[in-house]
Amino acid sequence: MFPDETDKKILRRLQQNARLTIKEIASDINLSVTPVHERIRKLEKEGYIDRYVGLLNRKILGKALMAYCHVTLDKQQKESFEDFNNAAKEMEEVLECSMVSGNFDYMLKIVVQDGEAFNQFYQYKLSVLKSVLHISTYFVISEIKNTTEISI
Amino acid sequence: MFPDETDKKILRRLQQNARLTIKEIASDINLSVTPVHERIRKLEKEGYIDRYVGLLNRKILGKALMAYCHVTLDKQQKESFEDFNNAAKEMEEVLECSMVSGNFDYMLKIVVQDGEAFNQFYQYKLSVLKSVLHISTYFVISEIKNTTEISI
DNA sequence: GTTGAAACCGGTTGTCT
DNA sequence: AGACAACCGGTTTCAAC
Repeated sequence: MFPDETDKKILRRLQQNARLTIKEIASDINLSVTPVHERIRKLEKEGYIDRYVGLLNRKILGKALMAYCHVTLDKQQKESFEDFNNAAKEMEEVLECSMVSGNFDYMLKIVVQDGEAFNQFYQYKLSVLKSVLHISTYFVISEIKNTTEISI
Repeated sequence: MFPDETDKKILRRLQQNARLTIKEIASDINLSVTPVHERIRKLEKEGYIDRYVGLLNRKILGKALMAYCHVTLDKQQKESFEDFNNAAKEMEEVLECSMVSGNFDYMLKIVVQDGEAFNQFYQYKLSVLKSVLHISTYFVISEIKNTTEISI
């Protein structure tokens, strides 16, 4: 089966730290560089590794406010969904947008500079979308955990 | 001011793709490798770049179910918060955990294999925490957008 | 901030087991 | 599939401008 346990060990390390050298990973898992190199290439090619990114410190870069928004659309129809999906993808303030089950339609994660910036986003970008009926906002007071690591 | 516009250009590229070579970034922004190298070192040292990670494709790795949970604690006291924070940090299923303002206390993002795995997590790990009074769950039906890029 | 050079090291490939 | 060795290219540091 692919990926096997060795592949998983490699994936676990790369999702913690994308700057590990093949050498380091190889010695970690008691292999030489060649098979580790081949496995990583294959894992990338097959799409197990999506991409490598740098994670920035949003707070010292002046993006101190994070919030979650629940969005309800005016009607549950294909056109409304498509409109909203396209709009969400385009908005730089929206880091995550998911359609969810329950008593509202979308869960959004928003990152902006401060309350004033949120207000601008809310009033002039989000609430003006014609497919949007209702929005509830939950401001993040304290970020306890934020990881991209999935357990494999 | 630090970071200046050149630093920001570098940060924008690195948060899109951590595997860009210094050469590529340098030619992108019309600089030679030396200053770009120095700037990246400084940005890392000063904490503007938190870390570099590989992002995995959770779906083909068998982690198909994502959900958001609203958690309300039994009482808004320091001890309950600390208990819950520590527990959340330890749970591999919890990718994000934030204390929020509003009519519940925490917003959690959960990633697991499937409904059965969620049930196990919910029944035996989350709901059993003694500080937890109430949980509402919203299953992700469709992931429209999920990025780690902040706009700078 | 630029250029150029040099040392070093990791990535990459081919060959052998 | 993994080990070994050789080559290539990027990183890192330095000097001089």
